[in-house]
Amino acid sequence: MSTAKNRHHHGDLKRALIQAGIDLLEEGGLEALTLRKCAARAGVSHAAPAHHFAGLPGLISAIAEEGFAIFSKHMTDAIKAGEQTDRERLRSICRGYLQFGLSHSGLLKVMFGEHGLGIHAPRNKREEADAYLILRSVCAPFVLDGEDPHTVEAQVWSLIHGFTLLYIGGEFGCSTTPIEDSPFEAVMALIDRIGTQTET
Amino acid sequence: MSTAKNRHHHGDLKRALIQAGIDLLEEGGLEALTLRKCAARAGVSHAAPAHHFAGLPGLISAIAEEGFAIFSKHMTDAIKAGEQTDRERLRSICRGYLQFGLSHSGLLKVMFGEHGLGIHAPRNKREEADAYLILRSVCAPFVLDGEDPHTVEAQVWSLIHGFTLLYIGGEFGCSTTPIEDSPFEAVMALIDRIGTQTET
DNA sequence: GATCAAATTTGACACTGTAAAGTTAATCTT
DNA sequence: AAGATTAACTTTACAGTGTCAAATTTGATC
Repeated sequence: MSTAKNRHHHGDLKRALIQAGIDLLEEGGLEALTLRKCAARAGVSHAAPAHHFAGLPGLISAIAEEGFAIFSKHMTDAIKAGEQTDRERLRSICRGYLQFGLSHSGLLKVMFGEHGLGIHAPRNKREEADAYLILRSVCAPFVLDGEDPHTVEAQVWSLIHGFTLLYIGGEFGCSTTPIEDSPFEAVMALIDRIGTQTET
Repeated sequence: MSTAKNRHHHGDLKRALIQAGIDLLEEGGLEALTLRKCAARAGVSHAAPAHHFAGLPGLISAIAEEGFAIFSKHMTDAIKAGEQTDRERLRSICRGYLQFGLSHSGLLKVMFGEHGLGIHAPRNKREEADAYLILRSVCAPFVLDGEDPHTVEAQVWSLIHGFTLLYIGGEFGCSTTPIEDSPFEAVMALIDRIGTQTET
């Protein structure tokens, strides 16, 4: 009696298909992601995936969900690294966001894409590592008195999400050497002003 | 002797194909955009587009280029509306950015997508209406002494681009009634702090 | 009017998603 | 334990897609 859920031929086909899909996605982008190729990589016939996902959109949704899990782990690690002040944690999460985008650009696009469900889709397991809750907790210390928490979240999220996508897309002069670049530092400088009093 | 470049059967097939592509894109998203459907809508055979574009990616690039032209006009109109202060112009361009995204979401995704070429691709005609130059000119008044102009541009662009994509994706509670909503106002409040002195 | 080149069509091929029917293997029932 | 049942997977088939090579049409040129 193994830990795998499926009993027949393949040990855990569903997971194997998701992993094959992620590999194809990161190797050749969304266009290379194909049900038949995933099936071939998993060693099953081309129609097998239909029994585990609702077509290609269904597989993409599952990949996106797995992507959010990886993303959440990435964020959690970025925050846990050493003792940090609230401000440092906010900076760390932004750096982690960009780094995730750089190393998993295909995954990030799928997560927020057409069939990606978005960040608020209910993930069955480990609610405490939910990506949105991480963002929320890191932003919380910078919510001013009487201010809506969503305000800070929207500011931080929009800034780092927009910068990451534009940076990945090469809009800031395609992938200049270090991350510590002027446009990123500009964004971080603005992040640093969030949660401070506006000058009169 | 007409103004059309093409001499044979169709008056201006290239433009007709691009327009058909934009229609398909906004009707059914990127998945509905197909060379054969574009050809059918333009009333030509399925292989005709190959003589005007480098395959589907080529058509998408052309659509993206047309999208940037529409985008630039949208921005220009937003700025020209009435006499505005520099600060009002900055707010207007951000509102225009979001409004364009709301009414042309498919086009916006293609413009910054895989085959979209991005905002810096050389557009042959009307350089003065280039989208990036518009952003640059609106941001210019808020560049502090000795500061890199790219700083302000990166801040403004990242903020409004990220917010627009997240808003379109329904991440802020899918399309709440008016644009003057709390998350958008939060972003605008941060925009209003750009170009002001940081408190000591 | 014959020639020529560009624009478009026709036909074909490989690849894709998808559905229906068939096959295998593990579980259940009695 | 033997047959029935069901889940996992395969096989087969079909419509739609991009793409290529070869006709074919069309407008212009000489």
